Amino acid sequence: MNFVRLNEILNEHYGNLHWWPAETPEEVVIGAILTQNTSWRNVEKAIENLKKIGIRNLSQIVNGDQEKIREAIKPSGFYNQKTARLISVSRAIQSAGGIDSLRKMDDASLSHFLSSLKGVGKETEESIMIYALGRKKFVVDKYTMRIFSRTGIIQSETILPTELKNEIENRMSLEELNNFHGALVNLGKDFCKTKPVCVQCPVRNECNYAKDFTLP
DNA sequence: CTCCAGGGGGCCA
DNA sequence: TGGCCCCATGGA
Repeated sequence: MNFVRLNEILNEHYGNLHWWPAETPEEVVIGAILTQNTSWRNVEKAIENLKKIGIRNLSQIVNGDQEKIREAIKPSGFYNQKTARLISVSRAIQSAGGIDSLRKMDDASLSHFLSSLKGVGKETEESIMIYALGRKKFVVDKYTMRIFSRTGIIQSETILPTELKNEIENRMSLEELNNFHGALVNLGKDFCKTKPVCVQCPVRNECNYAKDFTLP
């Protein structure tokens, strides 16, 4: 199994996803922070609550009432940390000239800027880069590592070789990268859970783990 | 009741 | 660097 074949199977099963459910690039930034180790269902509630108090972009977070924000995002969990992260990240982006200024940065500068922010780790950074700013990035999350490891694309569930990540980003178009990550998340939610549901998984016939799992 | 979710930071060896 | 703990709500 390799990533090209996995992508083919996912495309057949899920089609084109037009991924990251957000209305605006700034909402992607907000969602990327809120979804840290949190189910998207709970993030949706938090975003809805924010909208109810009139907050749907970064300047509204910077100028908003901190206590109201804290209450609004409670459903997404870790709300004390996330309130602080939302505000400091939003403030930093505004100080840098807003999201339109980020758009003008080259990939290296943008990556350097984002990764310097507290509360923005590798996955959050990459999510913002591709889904808010259209950069060719392969977002690596827990599902990616689990699926790559179980299918046999990588050996260790904690190490994704830099060479492989570069190859994926070089070989796939922006649209393909966008869709690939979305499909991986969906596969992770639907089948490749902590407790996997291999019997109906679209990858089962070519997955090392499913073979082991279903053998008598 | 237990387990887990589209992580990240701090700390320590 | 790599492992461990903490953060917290809500669904299965």
